[in-house]
Amino acid sequence: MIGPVSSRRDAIAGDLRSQIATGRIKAGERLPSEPVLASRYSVSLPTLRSALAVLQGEGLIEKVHGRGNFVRRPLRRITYLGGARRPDADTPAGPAMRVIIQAVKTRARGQLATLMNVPSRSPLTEFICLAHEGEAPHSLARIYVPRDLTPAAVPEESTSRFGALVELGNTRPPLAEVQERVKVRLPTREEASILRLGSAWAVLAITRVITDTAGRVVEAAFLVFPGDHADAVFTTRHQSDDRGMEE
Amino acid sequence: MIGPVSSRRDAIAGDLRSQIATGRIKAGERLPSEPVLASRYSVSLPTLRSALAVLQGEGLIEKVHGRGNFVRRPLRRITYLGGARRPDADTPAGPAMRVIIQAVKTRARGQLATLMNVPSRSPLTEFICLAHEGEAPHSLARIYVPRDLTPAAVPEESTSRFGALVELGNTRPPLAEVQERVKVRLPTREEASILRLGSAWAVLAITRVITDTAGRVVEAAFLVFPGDHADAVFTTRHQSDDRGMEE
DNA sequence: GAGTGGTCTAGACCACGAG
DNA sequence: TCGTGGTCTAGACCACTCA
Repeated sequence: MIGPVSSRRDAIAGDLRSQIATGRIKAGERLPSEPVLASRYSVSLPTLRSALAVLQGEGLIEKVHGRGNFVRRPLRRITYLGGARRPDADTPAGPAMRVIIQAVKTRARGQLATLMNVPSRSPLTEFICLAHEGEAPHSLARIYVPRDLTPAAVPEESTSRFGALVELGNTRPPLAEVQERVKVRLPTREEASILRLGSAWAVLAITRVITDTAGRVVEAAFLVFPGDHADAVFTTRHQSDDRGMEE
Repeated sequence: MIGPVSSRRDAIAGDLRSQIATGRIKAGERLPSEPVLASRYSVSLPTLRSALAVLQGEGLIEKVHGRGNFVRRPLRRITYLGGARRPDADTPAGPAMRVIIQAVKTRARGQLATLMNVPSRSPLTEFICLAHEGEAPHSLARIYVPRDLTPAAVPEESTSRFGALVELGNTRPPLAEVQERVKVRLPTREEASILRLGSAWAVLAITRVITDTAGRVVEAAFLVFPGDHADAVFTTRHQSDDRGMEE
């Protein structure tokens, strides 16, 4: 580390962190105001605030302008199951997932056309999805499907499990290949506010491309999960020895 | 946004960001000193520093105590291939990967024993791996293999591709299943310094468990990649309709 | 209007790196 | 030793929330 072994900022952050961990300050509770904390720790306001910024960066507190600083409730861990497997046994006994879906007619262009391996201006349907789990925002998705493969009736708002999302691109067997690219990146301003993330907290971004047996891309999806409490799990099974080298 | 539409901090950060993007300030170059920049933008030093903190958070600059602030060179993107596939065609024509491996005899305990489904105190070999790609740190790994499956001779330092790492757990066919859990988390102090990440930059952490056809865990690995320039790709192939529901 | 956090200032002192 | 960034202070003013 730099500077003294433990700066006042780190000392204060550490003290508050342990108070939160031990439950001396409970989840959802408001911290004392910044001036009060500053005088309690005998530091100036900017120093105290920088300590709070550390905790905010760790996702332990949430700063709300005009109201105060709050201890964040521990969030239910989100597990994304890769390979387009149906997420049924996933997060059992959780609060119901609510998915808001908006369907828009659009056309392929630029990177998206390349990703889907279709000519520019090919007709697509874009599904913009926002999933909530109880009160907590769960995930964002932008899913693109060739127009001719789009189901005629699309529910505007479905109160279902996340499976609804997957099924949009999953009702047409047989699928040949699912490729998922996982990235870590900072959220856009919009993503940060929707997913209730500090703008310094990275998101887990998954680009999913599903191809059918004919080699046609039947879905491209951009999924965004709050990186502070989301995992993605991928399981690969090998029959005898099918470790393919073709790509 | 909070406060004014664009704070001085954001305005300065934006200006410097565009100067970096357009190449007016080149990669690797040192920025003018903080007092100089502060007076150039007519702000106080703390304000200017907070603008630099924004750019640091975005991975655009690197602050080096006592030397100055430097524009980070764009880093070669790292691609991790999931499913224990041999990463041969991976990052072609890159600088040679150098992997430093340290092997330690240890015993399973706690979470690790659970993950590997072995009794506590089972003998294991722990491989601590640090990969470099040219000068840039590439990844960290802690790999655990049951002692009786450990190759007799382990190179202390191998100048090879990352494949060396995978092959440690890959020389004993037939593998039945590879499960990879991808997480986003803040680096530990040690990881941040080794991977040369700001401690606010998240890492891509992969927990990999490889099982053989008998259901025995032959490898558990904890892999850490710098989140600012690492992807993980997982490809799932479906033969006819083998979307299994067992789990 | 009262209380909260957000931004900013001007200046001090300390720690690190290089000559 | 000198110039760099790192930490900290005491206080000002603004913006947001809620009664």
